[in-house]
Amino acid sequence: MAYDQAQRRYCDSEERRCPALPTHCATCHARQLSICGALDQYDLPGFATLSSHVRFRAGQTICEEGAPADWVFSVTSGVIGLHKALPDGRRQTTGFLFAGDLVGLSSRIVNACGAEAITDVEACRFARRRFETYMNEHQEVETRLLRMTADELSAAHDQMLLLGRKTARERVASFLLQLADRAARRRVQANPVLLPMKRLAIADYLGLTIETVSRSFTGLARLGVIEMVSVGAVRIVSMADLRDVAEGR
Amino acid sequence: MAYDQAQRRYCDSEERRCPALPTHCATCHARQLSICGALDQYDLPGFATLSSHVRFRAGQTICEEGAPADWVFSVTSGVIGLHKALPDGRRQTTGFLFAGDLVGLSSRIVNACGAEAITDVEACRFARRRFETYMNEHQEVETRLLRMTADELSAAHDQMLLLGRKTARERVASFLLQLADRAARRRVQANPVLLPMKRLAIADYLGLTIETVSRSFTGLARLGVIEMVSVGAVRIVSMADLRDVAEGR
DNA sequence: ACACGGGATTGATCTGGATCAACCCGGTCG
DNA sequence: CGACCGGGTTGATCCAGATCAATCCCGTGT
Repeated sequence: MAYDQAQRRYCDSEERRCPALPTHCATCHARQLSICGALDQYDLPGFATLSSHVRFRAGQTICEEGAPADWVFSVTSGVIGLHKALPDGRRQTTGFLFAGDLVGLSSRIVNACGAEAITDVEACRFARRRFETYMNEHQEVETRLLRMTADELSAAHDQMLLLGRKTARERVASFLLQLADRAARRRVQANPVLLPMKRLAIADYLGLTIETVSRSFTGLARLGVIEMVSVGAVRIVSMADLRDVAEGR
Repeated sequence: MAYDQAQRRYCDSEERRCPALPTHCATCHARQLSICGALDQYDLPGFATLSSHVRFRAGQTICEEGAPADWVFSVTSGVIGLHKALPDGRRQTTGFLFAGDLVGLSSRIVNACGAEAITDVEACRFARRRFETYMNEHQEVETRLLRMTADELSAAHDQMLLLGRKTARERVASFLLQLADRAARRRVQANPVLLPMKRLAIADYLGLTIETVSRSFTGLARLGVIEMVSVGAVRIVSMADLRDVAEGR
């Protein structure tokens, strides 16, 4: 049995030889965060060939609510906002997606939500059909997808509590904690918390208006639990106090 | 090869002989609605032995938010309410579950939501560990579970739009449509819509108070889009008009 | 340097739904 | 039968956050 120096393991057949990764996968730092993390070096290249690498500019529409759900996207950098709207234009952002997150978890035939690039975005795009076929053949991917979907559902339940019962100040406090938490889990700067989205996007996410979001920030700052470093960065002075505010204690 | 008259198919080995179903499965009218619908008559008995049949009285707690997520329940009759709460007692109902629905989709280690019997309830209870093991061995069940979870997530997104942006009247109208829709899909009476839950449970679900729910019902009735048959039954006069109200048109 | 413009903040007022309170209605028990 | 009790409805008032309006702040282009 031949030992493959590059792969640091024994290869017993031609089939186990590991094909080259597409460059965007080889250098992708979102890989461990995403669904690809379920694949080993042998399965990953096959999976990678299903996808193409795409970019969006901040503000660009990625897909429209109600349109045929032809694609699944895996975010590799930047931030995407998902949203639903009413005919008269009222709009609710249902979630922000970061590197490692998937666009299209809640969609089946048509997109449950519209998606928009909040910052410049890079992503992998999969044809949904082929994505689903691959899943049927690779249960470990389906298992991972189920876990991600269940986590999203759990987060959605938290958000319902926020939208249904929390005050404006509690909402903003909770939002900052969410962002800090995500940043920590993705091992990037968590304090000061970076706010990549504009006030309008935050307001749409929290079921508030920009004015109320703004007032809540200054309110929290006056309370002394945060400090506004800039419009796009907030220092959390006391995590515990902020948590208390978020939970209405 | 022997043709089995009872099963209407050829049986080529002892192994394919179909063991007897537990009585509660044999007579279960939720079977096609639920995860069991993914199993054929040969796999179902094996799955069924994982579960025990349980009952709850209206008002009983089924599981507590934050407690270890040891069980998964599949509702076979009655209505269950899921909810999350804040320390000061504010409460948000995240969903109502009917026959065929699963309790525990969003939970991993601890319960994401508490669950409470809204009416008398019958359900199948599975040890989560064994449930997950079974899933790993039966991909068709996992696929079905993924689909159910994705649908729940989609419904959760709708509910975020409702909680974040709709007026009280729109919320109640949307709620009635949800119930009518569910009833129709479960092939039970959809008009008049039956309301198995009290006003408080509706209020907790819609992010309102009982008083506002009550006023919204009377408001919709005065508009002429519904008629209150009784406290627990609402006749939808015009589906289209009610839909317009729900969407703010 | 200056004008411009898009976003954020702050202030003044308004309002939908919460809160507080009274009353109603139907079922149950003494 | 009447008292009681747990919902549900209706009415009066209040207030958190929306709305409308002014100002600020800062990056950009001339």
